Amino acid sequence: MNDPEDSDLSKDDSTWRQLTASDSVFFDRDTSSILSDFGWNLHASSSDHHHNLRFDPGLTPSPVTTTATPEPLPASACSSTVAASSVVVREVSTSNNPSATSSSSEDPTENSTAKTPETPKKEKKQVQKRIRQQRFAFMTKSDVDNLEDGYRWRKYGQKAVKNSPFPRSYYRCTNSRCTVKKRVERSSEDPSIVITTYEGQHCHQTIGFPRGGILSAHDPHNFTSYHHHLPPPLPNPYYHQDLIHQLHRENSSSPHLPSSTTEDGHAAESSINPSEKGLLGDIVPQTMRNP
DNA sequence: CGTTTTTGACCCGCGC
DNA sequence: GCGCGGGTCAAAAACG
Repeated sequence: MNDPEDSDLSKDDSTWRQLTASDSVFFDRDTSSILSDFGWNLHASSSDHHHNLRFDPGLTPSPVTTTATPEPLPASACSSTVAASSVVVREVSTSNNPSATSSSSEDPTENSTAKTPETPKKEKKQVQKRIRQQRFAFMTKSDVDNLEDGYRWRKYGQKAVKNSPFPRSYYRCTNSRCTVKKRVERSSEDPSIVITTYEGQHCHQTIGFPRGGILSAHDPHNFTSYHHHLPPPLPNPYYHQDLIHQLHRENSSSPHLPSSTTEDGHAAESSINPSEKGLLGDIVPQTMRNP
């Protein structure tokens, strides 16, 4: 009920599943792979943002994972601010198009779907149905609708959502080769919560710093963490995997998450050997650092 | 001037 | 078959 997504996802109740802590057993594997798969670089502009991760399982009995992940984006955020509990759900395959092979198939689809006055309906029919790619949603408590995630997005639509006073915005990755889309909407239940849904996988790396420094540059903490967690030369997946693992370790080892971390994001760090979990610790997975 | 946002119209899937 | 709601397109406006 209090779940803002319910309004939107409720209709997909069968596809969206709220994860529970009991499922955390999946965490190590799935969450990491989820993020890996997406190469997510999610990032909230504030360290005290709470993320509630979810996935649109669609067709898969998605593994459920519970984790603390205030900031999916910068590994730092995760390693240093493990406080908010989040839930992750993952959608594995495309839904209505069994033959859908990969993200690449979406482009043509969309193009063909585009209205072409000359295109006979027949042709349109031939076009495969809308392909739904992997979806990954998370809730963030934030004033800012558009959370910085390291990628550049172009807004291509906005729609009023039923049962919600807030409109839903549709974004597409500005990389012409990238078919990733995302939807952003505010929770009707709690306007302070932003629900972001990603669809598809990035076929490129992050752009590094967003132009204009959307990332609250006024906040030294954020700035630093963002800076050093964005893995410019690294494929996001790895870095996320690492951060997820870290999270899991912390999460599982201590039932009650370091409540002291959410606010300043320092506490967690203090518990980590700086020499071990320094910059590299946040960005590069241990395994990668050991040749 | 190139890029992004806005916004109304259109398309499509789904439930009734 | 029809209506509803979600998702996308594309022209125009706004922005840097």
